[in-house]
Amino acid sequence: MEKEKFYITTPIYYPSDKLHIGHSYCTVATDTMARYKRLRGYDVMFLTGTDEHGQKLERIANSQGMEPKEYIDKIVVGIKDLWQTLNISYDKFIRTTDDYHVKAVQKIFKQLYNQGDIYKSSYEGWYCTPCESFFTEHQLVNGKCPDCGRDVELVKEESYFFRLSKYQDRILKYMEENSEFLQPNTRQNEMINNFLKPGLEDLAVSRTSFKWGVPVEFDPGHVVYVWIDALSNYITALGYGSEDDSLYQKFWPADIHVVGKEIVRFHAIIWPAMLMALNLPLPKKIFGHGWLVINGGKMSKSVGNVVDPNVLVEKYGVDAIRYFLLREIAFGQDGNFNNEALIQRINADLANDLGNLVSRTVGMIEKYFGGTLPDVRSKTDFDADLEGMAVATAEKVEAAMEKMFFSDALIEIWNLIRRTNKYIDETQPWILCKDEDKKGELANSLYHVAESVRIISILIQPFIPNTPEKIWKQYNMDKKIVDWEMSKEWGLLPVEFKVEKGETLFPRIDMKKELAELEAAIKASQATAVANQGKEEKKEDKKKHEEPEYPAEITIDDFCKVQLKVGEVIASSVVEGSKKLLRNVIKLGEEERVIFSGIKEWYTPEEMVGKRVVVAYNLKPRKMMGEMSYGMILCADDGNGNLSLLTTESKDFPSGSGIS
RNA sequence: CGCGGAGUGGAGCAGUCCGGUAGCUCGUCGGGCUCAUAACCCGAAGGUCGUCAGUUCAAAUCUGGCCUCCGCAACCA
Repeated sequence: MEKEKFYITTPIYYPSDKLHIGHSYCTVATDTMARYKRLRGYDVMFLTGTDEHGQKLERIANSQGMEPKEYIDKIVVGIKDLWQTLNISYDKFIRTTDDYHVKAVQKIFKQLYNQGDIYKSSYEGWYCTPCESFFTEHQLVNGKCPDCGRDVELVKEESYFFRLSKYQDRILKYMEENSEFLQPNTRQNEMINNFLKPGLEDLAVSRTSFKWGVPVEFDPGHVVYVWIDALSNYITALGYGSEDDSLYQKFWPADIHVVGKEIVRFHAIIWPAMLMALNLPLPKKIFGHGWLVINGGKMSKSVGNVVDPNVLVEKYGVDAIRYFLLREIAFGQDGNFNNEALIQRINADLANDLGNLVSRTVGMIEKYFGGTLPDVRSKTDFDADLEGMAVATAEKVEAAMEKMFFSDALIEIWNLIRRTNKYIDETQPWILCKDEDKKGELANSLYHVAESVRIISILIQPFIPNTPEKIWKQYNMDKKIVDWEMSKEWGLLPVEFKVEKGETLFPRIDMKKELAELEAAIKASQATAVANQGKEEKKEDKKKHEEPEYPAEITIDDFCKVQLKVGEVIASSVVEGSKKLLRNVIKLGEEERVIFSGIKEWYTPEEMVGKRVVVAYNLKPRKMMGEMSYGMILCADDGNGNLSLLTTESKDFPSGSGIS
């Protein structure tokens, strides 16, 4: 019997810069689905790639004195490396600069033109000459260029237009009749209410203002603008419009396009319209996922909170990162990304629950039976419950996966993991082992745990693909008993099997230590971001390979170069004309110094007096508000600009005391 | 009234479509256990489900008003 096919895609990413954790999130989720479907026996095609045209790339490359392709090639190498690091099992990687894609796009464009779905016209827009960019009235900020703030002028640009309006009724009807087409459902309402019902405008699909794109064959001044170029990747990657379109015949229509919520509109409206015009079937489902937000705010380069997945993987391992992304955030909604939650998940779920379960089980089998269970078994009262739950988990996982609820799927698996830990407590092997008559129960208990671990190891494969292998190795499990379907059957582990202690699956992480390191790293990258603002682009590429994310480690000697002392505030006053500063007189032993500090917002001068604060003693004096400041008062900084003084707890320590 | 998302025990979330005992993880407190990665297991405390009104025998869930927070220029999934 021929295998059923499954075609799933990520968006093609824009390689203007390194990809961050948000792209990784989307791709990991898609990968998990692809892996899951493969395990379920589907013939899977998993496509990802890069969208490599457009003015922006042209400009970035030029600013670095490179040809666009030359610049992009380097970025793409980094992207492919990242996918390898994250264990992304894509079957095909399309670049819109690939030959076959360019040809197919030209063909599509021409066909649409010939049949009248594309026509030539012109549009008016506001043009910013220095930026060489068009903006709509709406995009302008106070009537000025949103990029540079300069004046703009009204100009006409010749362009080809796609008759999007022609298809709006059909799309609307399609969406209303196929409530599963766009997920989650709220997005569907958004599309209908915001775009389809008010009416669609025809879409400009070519540009004359830049050259870096697919040329319109029959009109040399024009290049194909993003829509037709980028969206059609989903079919050109399969060979649509080429001599060999067998993959297209086999895999189209796509089963799922996974996209970010910001590009849902393109995929749910423009793409279907294009397909309708080409008389091709529509994708079965579009899933618009949410964003990763950092501590409640958007990830942003200027804030310096862009999270680099490479750093995280290096620190904690791929599976830990994959697990966190899939478990912590309900797919489809925005979710919070922060270091504390990440470490929390790693420790609680991976190290304590799963890792420890695997290791304690192996440990006991080795300790009590030298690594192999004897062929004597007697049942316990707790067996049936565990067995029942274990073989029922796969179905629950399957139900969640059908809805792309990765988080729910993992919850189900972890319920089984916890149940298994509980079973150990219930059967108490460490007591059974003391009684020779209970050997049968003991062996039975450990077999149950191991068998449950086998089932767990099968179910976690799509999510954290490296870990199952490690478990199988420790339990010497044959590949023949770890098929997906085998997770629904109890007792497949051979009566006598051998275990061998292996590496610790997920080492526990020291939260405090780790957070401190990460904070430091973030600070460093913020500093870099600020320092580089304006002219950072050139350096970016070199830096990538030098891993500048963490400050160099320092020795204790380096640390001692900073002399810290306890100082007592003996006087404090506001500084005329300054928003932030307080002028403090600090007593440091025999010495008194004037030190300015930007804490007016949080402390009054009255509050300051009498406090014993931490002073950076040997800091180079600096002029502030017309007077020299000799040192710095240390404060805690929550990252949102709030400050809190560091003070000594004990009043017995005299001012001038050293700090180490 | 630009668009959209969110407001549920200390934290993060689920539940809201299809009204009917408010659930999970972490944290806290108490207990158990000792095979294990200071782990695991059990128990407890803690919530007027943003707010006001309405529908209903019954509302976190449905309807309407209001309040607060977050996204919607650049990086950008």
